[in-house]
Amino acid sequence: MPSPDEQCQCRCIHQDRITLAADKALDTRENERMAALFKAMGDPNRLRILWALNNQEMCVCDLAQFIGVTESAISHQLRRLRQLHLVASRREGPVLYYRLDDDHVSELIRLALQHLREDT
Amino acid sequence: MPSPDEQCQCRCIHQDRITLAADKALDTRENERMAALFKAMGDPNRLRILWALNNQEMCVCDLAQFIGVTESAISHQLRRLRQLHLVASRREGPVLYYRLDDDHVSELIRLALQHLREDT
DNA sequence: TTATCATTTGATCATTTGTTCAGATGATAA
DNA sequence: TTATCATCTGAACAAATGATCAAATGATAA
Repeated sequence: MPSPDEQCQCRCIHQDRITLAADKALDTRENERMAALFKAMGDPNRLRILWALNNQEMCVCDLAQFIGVTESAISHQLRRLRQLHLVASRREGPVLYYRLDDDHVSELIRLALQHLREDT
Repeated sequence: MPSPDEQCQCRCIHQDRITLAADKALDTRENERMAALFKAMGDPNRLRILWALNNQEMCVCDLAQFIGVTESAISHQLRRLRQLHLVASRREGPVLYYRLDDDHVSELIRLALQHLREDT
């Protein structure tokens, strides 16, 4: 029996639920990778890029003109999206054509749109 | 025929693609709401919360203990998730029990996990 | 080689973000 | 009423973010 000094100071109510949550939790690494994925899609300009690439391949110049920011900004964003396997590129001479990397991206966008349009 | 001074200064290559992208683009409002949705899921701690609530209802105290931050921090995060209809709450006396608001959330997480585990 | 175009890189900076703290609010029971 | 617990709110601040600029890289053609 723990003395009063050693007792947990927290006010938490349901120790069993906390334990269950901890048991079923994603491991830190996977949790952070998933957060990075969602965060990458959570910027208005990056989302515009992904939405546009869902229809057609586009190069950095095109995207810069479309979004209304510098080509440098687009390049920075594309690097991030590439590292997360959200987009892939194909070179044709000096031009890099970007496209979505796989179907998950458009699926995620489709689901999110459903969520937005259904409630409220 | 425009004089050299009046010509477009941009280096963009495919005006047709830029036009198509602009035509099919989401309107600003919807684009920003979707970005806000993904951004909300793009923080490691908020994602832990959502993942935990996918299994069971939990109150603010529980989540604070589980995540390892103050109850205030959890409350701030839950407010944001509530505003986006990602979580909903149920009062039982002084305690608020939080749960996922609808199935889209767990679907989004499931898809993201698939993406992470498939490539690389 | 040189010149040009498309893209990338690194530095910089204003803005945004997530947390904590202190105090307020709201419900319950004595 | 008063006391207590669970939650919320707003201010403050360090850390992360997204954009721009300037310069570097890489491919192509003269």
